[in-house]
Amino acid sequence: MNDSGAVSGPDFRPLYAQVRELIIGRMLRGDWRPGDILPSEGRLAAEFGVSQGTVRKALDEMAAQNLVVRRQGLGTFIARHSQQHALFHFFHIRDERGVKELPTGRVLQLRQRKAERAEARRLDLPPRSAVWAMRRLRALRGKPVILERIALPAALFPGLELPLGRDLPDELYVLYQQRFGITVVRAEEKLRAVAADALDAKSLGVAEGTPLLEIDRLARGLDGRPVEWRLSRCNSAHHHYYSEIE
Amino acid sequence: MNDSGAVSGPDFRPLYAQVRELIIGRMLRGDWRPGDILPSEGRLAAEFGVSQGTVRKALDEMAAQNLVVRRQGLGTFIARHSQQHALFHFFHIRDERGVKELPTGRVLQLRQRKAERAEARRLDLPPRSAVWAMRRLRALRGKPVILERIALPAALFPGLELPLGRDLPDELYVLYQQRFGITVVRAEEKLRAVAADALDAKSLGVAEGTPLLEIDRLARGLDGRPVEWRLSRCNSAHHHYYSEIE
DNA sequence: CAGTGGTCTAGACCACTTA
DNA sequence: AAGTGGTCTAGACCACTGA
Repeated sequence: MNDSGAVSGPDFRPLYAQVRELIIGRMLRGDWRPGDILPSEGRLAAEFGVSQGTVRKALDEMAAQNLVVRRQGLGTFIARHSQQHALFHFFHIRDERGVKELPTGRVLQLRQRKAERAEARRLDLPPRSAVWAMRRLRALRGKPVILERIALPAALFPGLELPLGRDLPDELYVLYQQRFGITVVRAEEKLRAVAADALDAKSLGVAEGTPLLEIDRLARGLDGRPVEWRLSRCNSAHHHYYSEIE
Repeated sequence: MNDSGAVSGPDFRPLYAQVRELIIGRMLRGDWRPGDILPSEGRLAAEFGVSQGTVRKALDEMAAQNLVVRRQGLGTFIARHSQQHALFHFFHIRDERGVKELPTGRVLQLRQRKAERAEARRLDLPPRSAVWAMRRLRALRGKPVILERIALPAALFPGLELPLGRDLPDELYVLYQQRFGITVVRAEEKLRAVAADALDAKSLGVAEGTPLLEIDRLARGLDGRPVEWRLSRCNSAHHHYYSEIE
């Protein structure tokens, strides 16, 4: 592997891409867990039999994807979803002035049942697999703004329990990671405008028919497999969804 | 500049960041225009008095931001908004199956007038500066789906003319670049759900009060200054806004 | 102080493109 | 064949961190 020509061998992927996969493989196996410090670049290079520059390129890429965090003078760490980070990254609702507020979440319902057809399809599960179905109401400045319907593959979240009916400054993704070892690394969202139905209206305190912003999010784990399907309906009267294009 | 210690001098920015700025400066001055090929890494390195690796790091960053396009065996080029690229990058509306369709645009109105207060504020212009005000209707598969209100600083678009009333597969950003040398490099979007007003309803062929997806976009040029403010109202009955979070 | 990542350099071979 | 970016290596000095 020291000879750069070896890259043209049976495996055509660049060395740094292979290094990256080796590291992710260890994360998936649980050898390295969120918050752990990695061996230094030099040690990793020696272990994998490549140069330090190659390890560096792999780690730089992973840092750009928020998989690891690098700190000069300290080391490289497996990224951990903090309240702050998860919020910054996955919560895109802001108020009129563009300020992000800390949302609270109140779980209204949580039960295990067989997946509906749409749920099985979106989560890439066999028909009628077991799923957790959750309903949650999120508030900003104490006012209910978002009603969420969440579906989770039950197999990934054994024994899931959550306190019902209390407003908590919870980020579910922190919980997924800490209690079940599942790290959400990316998500796809589809946004629509819809009219509030009776349940939306009651939960959010608006009139039936009020335009709401619907966010359909599929979240994926380290291995790219679906981890959560979340359908949110937001009262966008005093908030909006913020997105940057670069 | 050859001595790496020089970086600790009066200018604390890394060399590759300085190289990046030198290159962007030349793009802003018009020395290098969209589509132009840059000198090779080696030549740039010699010219700037740094190593090839440092130029490479600067160019790699710029490629990641779509400012340049690198092609192995060919060279590095100043990025050009093609119809395809602008669409892929800045048009986020998709149909129910997640497929992106080619939209057409019909300019309903285009005139120059004094900026309204909100326009001046968003575009960072002095009050009552001259702006172009445009109204445009965009269709997908021949059906009107998006009504846009667009404001442009008149100073940046002298003599702007557009054919009125015809459906054209136009990307305005391609036009901005080709006719006015203005390259849109990033944009900030705020999304809300709103009820269709009388004009929306008539233009989009929906009932008044129908929930519409409103997209408030501020586009910025190479130098980071606002270039366009666009307020779009979309019928999201058969389409959605797609966004990826990584 | 020793160890870490951050930056910079120099030089090698490779794959790809055009001519 | 010549020139380009893509990958990989080796080694240097820097700034930052914690003990």
